Amino acid sequence: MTSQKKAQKSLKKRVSFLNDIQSQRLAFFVKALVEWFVQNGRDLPWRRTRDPYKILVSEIMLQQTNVEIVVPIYNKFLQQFPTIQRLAHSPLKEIKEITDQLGYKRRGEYLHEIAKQITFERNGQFPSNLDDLLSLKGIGRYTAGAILSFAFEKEDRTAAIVDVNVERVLGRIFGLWKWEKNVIFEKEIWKLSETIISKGNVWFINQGILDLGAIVCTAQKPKCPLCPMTEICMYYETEVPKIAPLDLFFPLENQ
DNA sequence: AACTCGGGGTC
DNA sequence: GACCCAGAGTT
Repeated sequence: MTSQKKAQKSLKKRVSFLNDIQSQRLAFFVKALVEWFVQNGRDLPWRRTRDPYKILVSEIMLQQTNVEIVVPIYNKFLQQFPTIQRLAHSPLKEIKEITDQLGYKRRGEYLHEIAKQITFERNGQFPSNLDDLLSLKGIGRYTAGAILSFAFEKEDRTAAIVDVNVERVLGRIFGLWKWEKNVIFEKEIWKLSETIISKGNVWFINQGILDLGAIVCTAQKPKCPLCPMTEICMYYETEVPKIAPLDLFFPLENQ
């Protein structure tokens, strides 16, 4: 067995052990997160709607793009294309004129294509399950989960999301930050995200993690003194930036 | 698993 | 200049 494989197996074993003993930490996290979000969450335009079309537009635009940059373009876009039918009937050139400003210029085409498919092939019925959403180009696992949890929560279409914020926030707090960013790490973060949303209000939890990652638990110079999670956070406890062996956090099993 | 897409911000 | 950003598609 290669040393890398060995390390991965060891990681997986310890992570499952970690999951077993973290229920209290998890309960605290959910409660503190929602309380923090209600007080400190940003007032963003796409948080004042549950219209799946508008959520779709926001999530496509937000891919790899800063919130502050998206806001004015999102507003302009919806002013010009207020409904998915209007978008479907508009020329691609007009759409790209707005969306190309954000970079990743395929996104205008994706939005147009999705609008046409939903309008003409699905009779205007917006897809509300994971597989149908994933079948649309430009929508991956994160965006599908975001649309479900932000637009269809009332229909009980809950879904986990994992983006770079979720990876960083959950990874740090629950002690998965940071080993190699490998497949197992990704899988464990998805599992954690699934577990967490099962503990409460999905809309608030998912929005809350995104804001905590953007405002407090930032990639560089996290503002730990402002964080509601310090008493359960592995990253804060150790005060070791970024890399620390897991053995520092947890005793091994049966030892 | 690695590569590509991208403009705009921060430090 | 280097790094980062509500990722996804292609090879």
